[in-house]
Amino acid sequence: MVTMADVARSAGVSTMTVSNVVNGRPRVGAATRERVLAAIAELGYQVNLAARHLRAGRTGVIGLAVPELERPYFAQLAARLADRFEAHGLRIVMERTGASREGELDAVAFSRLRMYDGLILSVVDLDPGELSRLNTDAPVVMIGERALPSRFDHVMMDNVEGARLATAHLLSTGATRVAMIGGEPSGTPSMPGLRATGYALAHGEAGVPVDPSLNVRCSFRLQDGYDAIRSLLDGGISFDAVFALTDVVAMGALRALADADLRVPADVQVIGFDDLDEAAYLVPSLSSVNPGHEEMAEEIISRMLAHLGGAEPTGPKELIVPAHLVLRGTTRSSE
Amino acid sequence: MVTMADVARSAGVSTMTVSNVVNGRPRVGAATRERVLAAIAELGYQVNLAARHLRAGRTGVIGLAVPELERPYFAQLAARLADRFEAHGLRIVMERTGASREGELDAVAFSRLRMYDGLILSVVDLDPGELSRLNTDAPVVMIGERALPSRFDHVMMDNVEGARLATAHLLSTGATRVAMIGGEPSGTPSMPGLRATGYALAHGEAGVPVDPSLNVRCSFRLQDGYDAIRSLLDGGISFDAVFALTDVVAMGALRALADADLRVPADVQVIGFDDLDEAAYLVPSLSSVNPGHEEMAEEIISRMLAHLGGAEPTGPKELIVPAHLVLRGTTRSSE
DNA sequence: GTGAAAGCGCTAACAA
DNA sequence: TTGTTAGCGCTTTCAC
Repeated sequence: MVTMADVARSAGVSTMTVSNVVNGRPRVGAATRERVLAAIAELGYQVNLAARHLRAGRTGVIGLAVPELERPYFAQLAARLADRFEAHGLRIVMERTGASREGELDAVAFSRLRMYDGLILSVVDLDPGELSRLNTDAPVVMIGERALPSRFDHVMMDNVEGARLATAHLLSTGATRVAMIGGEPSGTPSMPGLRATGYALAHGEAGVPVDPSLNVRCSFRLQDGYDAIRSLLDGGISFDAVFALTDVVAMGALRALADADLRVPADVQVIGFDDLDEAAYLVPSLSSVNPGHEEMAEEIISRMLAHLGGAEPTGPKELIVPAHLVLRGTTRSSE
Repeated sequence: MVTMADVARSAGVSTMTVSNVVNGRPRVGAATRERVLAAIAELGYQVNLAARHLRAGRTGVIGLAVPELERPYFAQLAARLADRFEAHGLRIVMERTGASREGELDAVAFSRLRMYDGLILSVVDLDPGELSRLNTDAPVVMIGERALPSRFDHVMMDNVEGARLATAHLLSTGATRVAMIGGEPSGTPSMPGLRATGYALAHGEAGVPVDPSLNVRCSFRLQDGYDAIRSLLDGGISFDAVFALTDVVAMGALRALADADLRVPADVQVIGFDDLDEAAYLVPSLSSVNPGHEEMAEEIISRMLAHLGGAEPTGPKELIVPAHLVLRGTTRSSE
């Protein structure tokens, strides 16, 4: 391993001068700089970030901890964040929590231990009590769906309103029995609970009673969406619209509907949540709730940058970004 | 920040004893261990990984550097790897290279600088010369499509054969004009070049001449696939099948075909490459080339573990995992 | 079974 | 403009 000391020896200067050159600090003579750079190139020297971190406490790396690496929503969020952070000289790295308490705690612990200047944490399973007990001084911006009182900044999507908009659209276009895929009992303090609340709200406004048998609880993979529709069909539960809690689940549902020779949107309307890139390209294209992708990214970045700059971010600690409906081919039009 | 010294002081022992407790080393008295653990809990101490790394050179973290975070192929690969590495007590973190030379070089540099015990690098743009000049002693396993002589282990998919199988199937089921989306001139040393080679090979075997106007060069996002089909249609170039270089591009193509009222597979067959999870759920479901996901993951893991264990992996440095066809609804059947 | 000393590679603060 | 000193928090080595 080539160290600064090796470079310094080879160039006939002190390690401090090498450090100054490497970090682009001003007060280095042009000739000295040349010699140092030559030595660096010759020896193939590379900074040891672990040492730099230990000493200087900075790494230029922001962690993004998400429930699962393969969920398109997070992959697409990561891409948006990466672009923006790069403009500020920061790299973003992604790791998974497994949507578990331990994984999420680990992520926060690691943000101090590890090489992150800051952490963006998608919280699914951690509860407020444990959060506040975490004594980390690292900048943390939480994202995700659930209101979670804590001392950390939190950028949220508007799950209730998004779900309400989606369900209301279905009910206003002739649907009377809207199946929900992936919901939990309304009121549960989690993403599925919040979206179920919006679903119930829309029913209340439309004067349509909520039928609990129309909710199929499940996880959020493609197969889960498929299985959910199958179980409704097999159970003889009739429905004329589907509110899928995520676009991925909606994709699974669309496949199951096709297999059952049900036409979308003529027989069954479908609407998802997340507005993934893929939604617009499905056949028929998937109506969905856009949770405010761009605004969320901007808010996350600006809060994180403020923390890194040593300032408290301006604006509320908890921010709910507005959601809006994107109507496409899987739903019928309003009039 | 709470350090080992703080814990040691509080427990009335030396830092060394704290270190021994934290790392589960054997020779610590039971009573001492209890006192130390109590102090750790009380103070909320957490190991500083930067310091540990600097001193011990291990982090328990494997880096996965991919061209773009939002490409489903890599997200799904990451998920497969994460599961397996976890069983060995290793975390995986994902970062992007931007598919650029600099980004890829950076990733390798960082693997030593940074907190990775090993790096899995998806190489797109880096050339062999630069690779061999990299003097890193960190374990690197390269993945990706392109044969790239170097001293690093390299697990590849069989691009040529996969593309040949896909194209051959189209030609054997009545297609005579197979459009290619995303190809480069056959022979170019890159993934698109290799897949184009397989495409040409199949044409040769079937005695069908390759028409260069059927290849639309493009990038690999959904919109690119859409635009490619549109440009063929607008250019009046007839085709009765599409070989899309990736499933994502195929999805874009399917949408464009639907917009043009072309039926799949009756008017136009479509086959993709990657066999993403989504492929089976599209309507119609997408035929694709499975590049050997499971076997690739196994090979990557076993090579990396061997490196970490200080051994040279057994087996060839360059391994090409066999690909196979997965026929679904966007292609016609053979007979 | 426990502790003292040394040092991993780097940089902040100051001295020359 | 350049160099010296000290030390970040931990673990290796070796003495007790």
